[in-house]
Amino acid sequence: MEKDDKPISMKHLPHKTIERLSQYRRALLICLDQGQTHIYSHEIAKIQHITAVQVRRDLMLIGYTGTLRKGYNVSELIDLIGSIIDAGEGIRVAIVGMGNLGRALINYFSGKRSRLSISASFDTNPDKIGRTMSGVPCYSLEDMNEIIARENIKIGIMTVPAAAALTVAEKLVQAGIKGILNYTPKPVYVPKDVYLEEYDMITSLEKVAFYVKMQEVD
Amino acid sequence: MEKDDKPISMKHLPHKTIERLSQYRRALLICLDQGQTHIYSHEIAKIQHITAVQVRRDLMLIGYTGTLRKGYNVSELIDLIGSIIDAGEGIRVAIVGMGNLGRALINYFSGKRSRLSISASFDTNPDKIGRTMSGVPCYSLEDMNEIIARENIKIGIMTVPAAAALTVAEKLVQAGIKGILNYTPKPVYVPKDVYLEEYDMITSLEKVAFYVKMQEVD
DNA sequence: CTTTTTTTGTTAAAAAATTAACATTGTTAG
DNA sequence: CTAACAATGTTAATTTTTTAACAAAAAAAG
Repeated sequence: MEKDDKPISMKHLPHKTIERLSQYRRALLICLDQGQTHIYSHEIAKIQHITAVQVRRDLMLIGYTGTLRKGYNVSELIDLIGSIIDAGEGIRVAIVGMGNLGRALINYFSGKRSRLSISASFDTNPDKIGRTMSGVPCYSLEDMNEIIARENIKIGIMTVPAAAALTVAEKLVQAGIKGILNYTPKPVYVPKDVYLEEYDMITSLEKVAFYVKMQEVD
Repeated sequence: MEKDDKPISMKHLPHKTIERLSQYRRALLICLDQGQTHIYSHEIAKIQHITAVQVRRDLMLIGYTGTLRKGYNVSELIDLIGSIIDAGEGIRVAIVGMGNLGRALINYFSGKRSRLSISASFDTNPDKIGRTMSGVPCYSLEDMNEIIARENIKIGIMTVPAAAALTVAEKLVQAGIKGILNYTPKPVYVPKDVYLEEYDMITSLEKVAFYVKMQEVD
């Protein structure tokens, strides 16, 4: 009758696999748009600059099984990945800091079909408060507790100046946020029931610079 | 006489160590500004959300040795990290795509003392070409080859729309760039003598969402 | 002066992530 | 019909990364 989809324990999926699943899905959505119905592991691999084995292994972990010699069914796989990494009714996100980076993120997301919706933004600049950017309303930091509760927002993206990082993180936690993505160059502290991800653009650039230098002295 | 600094083989430093060194330095620079002369491994660790052992191990790998019970000399360590991850006379960087993200990056960097300098930006929008943003001149994509050669630019940061990613990457490679940092959600291809680093904000956000969801079903 | 504490530096163990090896099986070619 | 091929799925090995364990030594306490 129904396919016996063995109950995958999402809890034990490697962190790196989670990241890749998100990326696979993005690539697959493009394929789907182009009318491609099936895809081979080595095709996915090439797009992501990884090996085909790794793709197959990741898919094995989520219990997806393709058809021999035809590859994976694009739309099925998209759905399965969604069932794993998406939350049931979607998750609402807020951006704190409507500077260039904040606006860049909103534009990135607007128009993307996704279970993640950016429902609010916050800033201290009175010129921005009360206005709407790409459909996202901007509120005062003062109103954070209220808005986050009202809109049932679970994740906060921090794109404020480094100097404000610590206090903003604290406010987000206080407001009841469950995950923070910190784009500030300043590491912040959160209680351990809040998931924290930090990304620092300068580090990435310095890393590229290092390997460029290495290549030269080779 | 001179300290016998054993020749560290930078080539074999773990990738993750390189990233952390960059972050240590940033934290250390702040300490230095605040007049702090020494720092313990566990202090660095706390800032970076890692363990003290890992800090000590990283420093061991670069051959730095602190003073027992006093910790590490902040400015010495900053210099040593610099001697490892910085290139001698600095490296010049270009940003392609002067949208919100491109401007965010320029602002991030302007005013930072660093051996990395953003020397040029490129865009297709005629309103932006010929102007200067935070001291960085904006050129037409057409002039890329010429400018990159003239300014001796080695690294390109891609902040263009996804649709332009592939062609921009190709142009950068053609122009002789040695490293690319791709902020586009679209993976690109480069020859293997060009170092490529890709970062995708949507993936990061989806990852946070996943772990937030997991925490709830716990 | 001796003991305890605290911190570094390093080796060893464990854990996480990637890659290799290979069995399996439709599909195609002869 | 049979052999060769090309793809998946999975176990095993390898590599990378993190963490633990502990010796050594300066400083502080008694």
